[in-house]
Amino acid sequence: MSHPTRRILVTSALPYANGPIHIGHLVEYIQTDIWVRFQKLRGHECYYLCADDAHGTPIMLRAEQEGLTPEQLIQRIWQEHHADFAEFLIEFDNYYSTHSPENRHYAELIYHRLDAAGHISRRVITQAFDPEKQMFLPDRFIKGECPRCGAVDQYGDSCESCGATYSPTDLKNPRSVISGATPITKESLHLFFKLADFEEMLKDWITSGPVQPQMANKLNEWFTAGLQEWDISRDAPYWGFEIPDTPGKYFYVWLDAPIGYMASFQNYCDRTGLNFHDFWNPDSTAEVYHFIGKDIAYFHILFWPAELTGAGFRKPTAVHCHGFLTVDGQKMSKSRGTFIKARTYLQHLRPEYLRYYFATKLNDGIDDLDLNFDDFLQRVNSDLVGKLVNIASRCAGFITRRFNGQLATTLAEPDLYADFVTAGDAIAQAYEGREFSRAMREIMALADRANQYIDEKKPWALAKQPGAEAEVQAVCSQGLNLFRVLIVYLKPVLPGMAGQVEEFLRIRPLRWDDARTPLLDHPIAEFKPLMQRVEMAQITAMVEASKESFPSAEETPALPAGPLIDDPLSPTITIDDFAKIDLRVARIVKAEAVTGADKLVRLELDLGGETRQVFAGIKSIYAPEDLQGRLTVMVANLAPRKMRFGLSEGMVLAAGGKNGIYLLTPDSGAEPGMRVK
RNA sequence: GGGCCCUUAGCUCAGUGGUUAGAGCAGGGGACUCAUAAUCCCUGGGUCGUAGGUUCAAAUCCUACAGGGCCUACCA
Repeated sequence: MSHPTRRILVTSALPYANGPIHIGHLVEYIQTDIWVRFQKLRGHECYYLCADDAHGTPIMLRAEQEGLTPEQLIQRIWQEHHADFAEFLIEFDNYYSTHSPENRHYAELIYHRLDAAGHISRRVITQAFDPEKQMFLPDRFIKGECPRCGAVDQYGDSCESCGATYSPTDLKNPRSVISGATPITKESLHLFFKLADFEEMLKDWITSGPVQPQMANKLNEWFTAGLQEWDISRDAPYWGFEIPDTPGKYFYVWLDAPIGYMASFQNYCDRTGLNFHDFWNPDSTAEVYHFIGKDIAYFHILFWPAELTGAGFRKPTAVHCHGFLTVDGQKMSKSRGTFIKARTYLQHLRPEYLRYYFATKLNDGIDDLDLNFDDFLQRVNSDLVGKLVNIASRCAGFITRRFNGQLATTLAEPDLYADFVTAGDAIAQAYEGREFSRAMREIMALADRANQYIDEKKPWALAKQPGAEAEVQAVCSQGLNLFRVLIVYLKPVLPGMAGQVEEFLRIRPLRWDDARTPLLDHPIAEFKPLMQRVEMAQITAMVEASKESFPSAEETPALPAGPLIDDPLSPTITIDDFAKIDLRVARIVKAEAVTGADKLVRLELDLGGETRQVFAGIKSIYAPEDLQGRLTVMVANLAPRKMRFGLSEGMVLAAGGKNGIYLLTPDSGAEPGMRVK
C-alpha cells in the first residue's frame, strides 16, 4: 500500500536490424517486459524503451544483396520487429531506431563533449582493405587458409579447425568475403575513446552494486588486463552517422547503439511532454536499468558508463545480464528446427505459454536457460490450465447457475484470503529482484492451496444438501477471490489472460494493491475457457516449420497445382543449344523511366568494360533509382532490337508470374562481365 | 592459451557448512466427479559430475580432472 512512487527507465538491448526476432531474443524482452509490467502494476512511473540497432557493415551489405537501400531494409525490419513484439505482448512505451535525428544528435553531442574533455585520441592504423570493393574489411569478412593447419575457409581472426589465432595478414590465399578479391593492407586515421581515463570512476561505481557478482568478477578481470582504447570510427563506405568535421569517417555502430536508449527516450519525451533531463542529468533521482545478454556486458558496463560520465550524463542504476537460451539442452540449430523465429512461434502457439515458461526459469543470474519442449508442455498445461484456470472453471458454474452470477457478500475464509495477500509481499520481492522462477513457484503453491480448499469444502456435495445453498455460494466466491489474487500476481507474466479475467469478473483493470480487497456482492459474467492446453502436435509442427529447407527439388513430388502446371517446362535442349546463350553478370550503372512508356525502364549495363543499353519492362515493380548499382544477369549476345524508344542491346533476366517480376541477382562475389554457365 | 560461470531425483529446478538432501512435473497406488481426462490423498526415486583435500561436520569451502556455456587472445 505504501510504496512511494519511483521514476524508472528501463531498456532492453536493441535488436540488430538485419534479421528477424527469434526465441533467443525473446528471453530478454519477456524478462524485461515482465519486470516493467510489474513496476507499472505497483503504481510506479516506469517507461520501457527500445529501438532497432540500424547501423553497421552487415546491414549495408545485406541491403545491397537484397537490392535495397539501407533505409528500405531497416524500415522493413523495423515493421517486422515491431509486429513480433506487439504480438508477444511486449509493451514498449517507445520503439524507435538508431537511424534517427535524435540519435544523431546525442551521438554527436556525446562525441563533442568527450572530445572537448580530451577523451578522444586519433592515430593511424593499418587494416585489411578490399581493393575491389574499396572498403576496409573487418576480420570476419576475410577468409582464407589457416597458416598453421591449412584448413580452408577460415575467418581472418582464428581457425575453427585447429584453434590457432592470427591476424588476417597471416592467412594463406586470403580473400574478401564480399568481392572475392585479395585484400591488401592500407593505413587510415582512426578515432579512439580513451577508456582508461575512467578506470577509477568505474572501479568506484562497481562497488555500489550496479551489476551481478559474476559480472563484477568479469569487470575486475578486465581491469587487470588493462583498459584499452576503443576504436570508435570506421571508414567510408559505412552505414551510419558521419563523424562531425571528419569527412569519410563514421561512428562505429557500437558507439551509437546504446545512445539509442537516449534517442528513444527523447523521442518519447517529445511526444508526451516528459522532461528528458529529469532522467539523464547527473543528479537525477530517477532509476535507469538496462537489461542485456551477458555477451554484450563489455559495452554496457565499461564503455557506456564511461561515455555517459565523460559526456556529463548520469550512469545507469544497474545493468542486468541474463544467460542464453538453449533448446532441448543444445544451442539453437537451424537444421534441427530449434532456431525458432518469433513469427513461426506465433503461427503455432500462444505467446503467453512462452512468457510463463520463461518466467518459471528466469532468475537474477547469468546462467543459460533451457527450453525443453516436454517440460514446456507439461509445465504450461499442468500449472496454467490444470491448476490455475481450473480454480475459476470449477467455481464459476455454481455462481452462474445457482446465484445468477452474484458473488457472496462476505468472505467464507478470511484467514485463507489473508494468507494469499500476505504471500504477495514475498512474490513482489521476488519480481523486484528478478527472481521470477521463485515468484512462479510461490504463486503455484498458492494455486495448490486454492484447489485443496475447494476440494475440502466440496461445493458439489453441498449443492445436493438442502439448506446449504449459502455455503455453496460462499465457498465458490472464496475460490474465485483466491483466483483473482493469483491473477493479480500473474498479470505481469500473463497480461492477456488477466484481461480476459477482468472481463469475466466484470472489473476494471487490476492493480497490485487490488489483491488486498476481496471482490464481494458483485455480479460476474459467464465463464469462458481462458486458455487451451498445448498439444505436442503444435510444437512438432512449429519445429518442422523451423527446419531450414535444403534444396530437394527432385524429392518433392509434383503438386497438383503450381508454377509447373500453369507454365509447363519447355522441350528439352542440348548443352550445345544452351551454350549459344551468352549470359553475363552486369552492373546497372544507370536506370531511368522511359517517358511515354508505361512499363519500360531504360538500363545502362556495365559488362566490365563495355556498356549496353537495355529496355526492361519492370517499372511496375522497381523504382529506377533503386536499381542503380545493382548486379544482375543479362543475355549478352541477343540480337539488338530496335524499339520505339531506342535500341535494346540484350535482355536482363527476371522471374515473372502473375504475382510480379523479380530481377535475378548474382551471389556476392560475382563481378560484371563474368559468364554465367 | 588465459579467465569467469555452471554440473543436485526420469525432466525442470530450489537448497552456500550442521539433524536421515527438497519442490513441481513425470511414474506407481487410491479417492472424487464441481472443473479444459482437470482436482485431492498416499507413494517409489538421488554415492548432490569424478577424484582428492580442509573440518567434529560439506551438495555447500579448497585443488585437480571431465563435460557444457560465455568472455578474451593487442576488434569490442
